[in-house]
Amino acid sequence: MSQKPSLPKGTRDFGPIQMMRRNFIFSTIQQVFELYGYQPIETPAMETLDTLLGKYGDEGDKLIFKILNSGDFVSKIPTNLLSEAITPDLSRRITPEITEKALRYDLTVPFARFVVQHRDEITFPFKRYQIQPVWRADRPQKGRYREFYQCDVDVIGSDSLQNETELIRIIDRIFADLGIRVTIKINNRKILAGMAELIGQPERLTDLTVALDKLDKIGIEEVKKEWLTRGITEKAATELQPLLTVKGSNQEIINTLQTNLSHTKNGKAGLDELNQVLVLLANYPLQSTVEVDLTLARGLNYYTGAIIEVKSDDVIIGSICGGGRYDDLTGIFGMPGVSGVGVSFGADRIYDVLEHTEGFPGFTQTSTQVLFMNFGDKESPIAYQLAEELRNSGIRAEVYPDVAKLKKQFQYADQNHIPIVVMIGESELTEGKATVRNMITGLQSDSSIGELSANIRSYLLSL
RNA sequence: GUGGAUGUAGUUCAGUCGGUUAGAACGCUGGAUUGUGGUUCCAGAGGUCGUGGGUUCGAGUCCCAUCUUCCACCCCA
Repeated sequence: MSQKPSLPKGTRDFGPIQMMRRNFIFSTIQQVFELYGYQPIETPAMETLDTLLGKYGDEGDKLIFKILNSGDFVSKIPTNLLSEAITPDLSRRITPEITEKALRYDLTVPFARFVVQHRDEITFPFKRYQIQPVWRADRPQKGRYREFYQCDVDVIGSDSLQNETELIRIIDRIFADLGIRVTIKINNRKILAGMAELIGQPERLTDLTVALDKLDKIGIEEVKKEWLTRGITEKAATELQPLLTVKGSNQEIINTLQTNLSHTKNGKAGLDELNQVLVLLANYPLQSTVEVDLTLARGLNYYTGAIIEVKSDDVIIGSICGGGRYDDLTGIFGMPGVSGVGVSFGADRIYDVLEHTEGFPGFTQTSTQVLFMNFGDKESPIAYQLAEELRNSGIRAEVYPDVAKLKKQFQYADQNHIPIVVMIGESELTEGKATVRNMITGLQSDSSIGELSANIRSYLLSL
């Protein structure tokens, strides 16, 4: 081994234990999705660059992994570009010439593309789920990877606020099933638009929200400073401050906003929507806390209504689930007027949370239950035959593949937590019996070969 | 993308002021036990000190570059 192999930055291998744990997360999420009537789809790992560019803002575009064209792509670069001196933005300008595909950045935009392309095969409202990896050229950190799985649920083609309510119930049920305590934060983009309207700067909505999103982190004074640099007047900032620092119950926050914002068109609409979701939600007992959080802005610029984000109560990590309503996502692909709402679960961060809280169940039951020792060519055929017999009755069994020292075979059983070992050696063979060892207690007993299968079955039930 | 830390055996980590043969624990392999694991005892293997350059009589140790991981920004699942 002259050179140690390595992995690209921000990517990981998953061993057997990690995969059992990951599959536990995926199957829990998938089961709840299907319980609410969502249907699975998949899309390719790569999309054309045109599909992805411009959907996530300038910052997002930089984080898209682009795929180099095949063949002699350099010869296709226009000569006037090639002859230019190397300037800082040369690579940016030749990018469109050398790449036309990219790895998907999220599942929502490919879904929008899917809907537009398959509109004549889809019955609306369309409820789908999608569990696949996405890639971002971000700098890795804790809970931040360059390849990670998203688990998306969306319903597209329905304006009803019942969908928002249903998604929050799905979130609550999934985290209850996973045993994770969470707070579900909700807001509405229209309320934020109403604030921009209130201060007479509706065109500054993005500047308003980008800084506002950091409120709990940097405090109101720093937010106001950033607003100033982003072109929001000092007067406006002072006017907004009391609205954003309201403390109290969800209802108290909404009441305060109602007195201040209900005369703005967007503000009133947003408050009505938020209020109705909360009213609908009151019909169901929820395990999680649902909290109105006006600072919830989320960078993705396609949200138009509800904004949802989920945080772990026990582990400090970025959000583990997020989403919202986007009124016209398919519009950019030439299919206007279709409203969608959805959320995305971050499986890798959920894994990190469960690891911290030691919330994973034990997975010993998924491993082998019975191991047959291998004594040699004369003795092993009966072991293989009996193992197959056990498998036919649903018991996970295996035969040690090599004629190794018993010590080594026992170590294998021990390290793989196999609870029962069956030995059929020369002496057992002549007597027509098998020695059965309980690896937990160390006790051994004999069984006739004919009754072995039945004995092991009842034995396993007693463990 | 910006700034800061980090890297020594399979793993977690020692390694003094730059000095001769780089250590420990756990793990691994073999033996004590030729048909018995998890406990115990004994022995052994395993290192281009992330990589590449430089300073020096001499570099794991100092300098530069690069990569990895981690942290803070930016942004986000």
